[in-house]
Amino acid sequence: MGIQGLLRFVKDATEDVHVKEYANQAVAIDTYCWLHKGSFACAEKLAKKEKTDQYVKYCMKYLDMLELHKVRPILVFDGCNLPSKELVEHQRHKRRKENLEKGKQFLREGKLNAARDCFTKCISVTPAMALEVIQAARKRGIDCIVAPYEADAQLAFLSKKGIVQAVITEDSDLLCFGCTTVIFKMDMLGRGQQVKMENLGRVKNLVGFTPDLFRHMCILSGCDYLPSVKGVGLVKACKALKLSKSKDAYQVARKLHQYIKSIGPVEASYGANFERADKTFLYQLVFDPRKRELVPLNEYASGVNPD
DNA sequence: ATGGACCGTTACAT
DNA sequence: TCTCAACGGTCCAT
Ligand SMILES: [Mn+2]
Repeated sequence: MGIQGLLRFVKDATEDVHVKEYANQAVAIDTYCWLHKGSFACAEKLAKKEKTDQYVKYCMKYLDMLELHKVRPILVFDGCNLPSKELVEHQRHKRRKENLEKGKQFLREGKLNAARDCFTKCISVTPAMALEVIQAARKRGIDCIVAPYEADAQLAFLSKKGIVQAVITEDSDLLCFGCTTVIFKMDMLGRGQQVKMENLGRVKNLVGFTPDLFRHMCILSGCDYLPSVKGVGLVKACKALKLSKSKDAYQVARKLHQYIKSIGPVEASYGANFERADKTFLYQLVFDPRKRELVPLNEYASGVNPD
């Protein structure tokens, strides 16, 4: 789900970019985005479980383009899923299953277009598909990293440590994770839209916001790890934090109604859940390719128990 | 008028 | 065995 409306919210900090600006530098790829887009080209074959390498070719086309511009990519993949979005996952699983059955029925009735329409709605990218892309990429000498958990955190680690100069994705969460530079909507020609953390102040409402404050705003507005309090989105979350003036964010969350007129007192568990969500953004485990070991995305603050 | 919730559509590429 | 998220529209509450 990402952060609802975040890209629109940071529009004034967004600029057109061409990936050739990263010539002779490294960028990290949220490869799932390519895999997912590439899967539409062969949705029918995937639904029928026919063998196809069209999604691999689609990813290779992107790699060709980056190579042409002398950009060095590091492909990042998801590992284990965090058990935090079960409800949404269940709904998606159901939707895919229904569309697969409907598609097969249309096929039996000879309604080819209707069938194809259903098949595009039951696309599921499997670890096996990711593995094929990994093997094809490694064959051409391109580095791949399978994150221990979410690719998001892994991409942010590479960005924050300066191992890459930009992250290429479609997911606004990457800003919340603290990436220094993110490129969204990059097409096959290498054109995309760039958001730099250091430019967030170009958004009127975000003048003076630190990455920590920005992350807290995102969490209050609703994120994958914690739904928002009913009636609270980015704008109200932003105003609340401005009003609270650098007070401890965890206390602000617990007493959110003091900062947002239109809501009542939050549920008793909200404060602790906010804290847990924040720590998931801060301390999720990632792979450090230099030390070759698992480390938290950020070093634990002194005196903080990350549980 | 504004912000937020919710819904359906888009993607690929012939 | 089984990973999406952004966008644009409408409707509703404030
Ligand atoms: Mn995400």
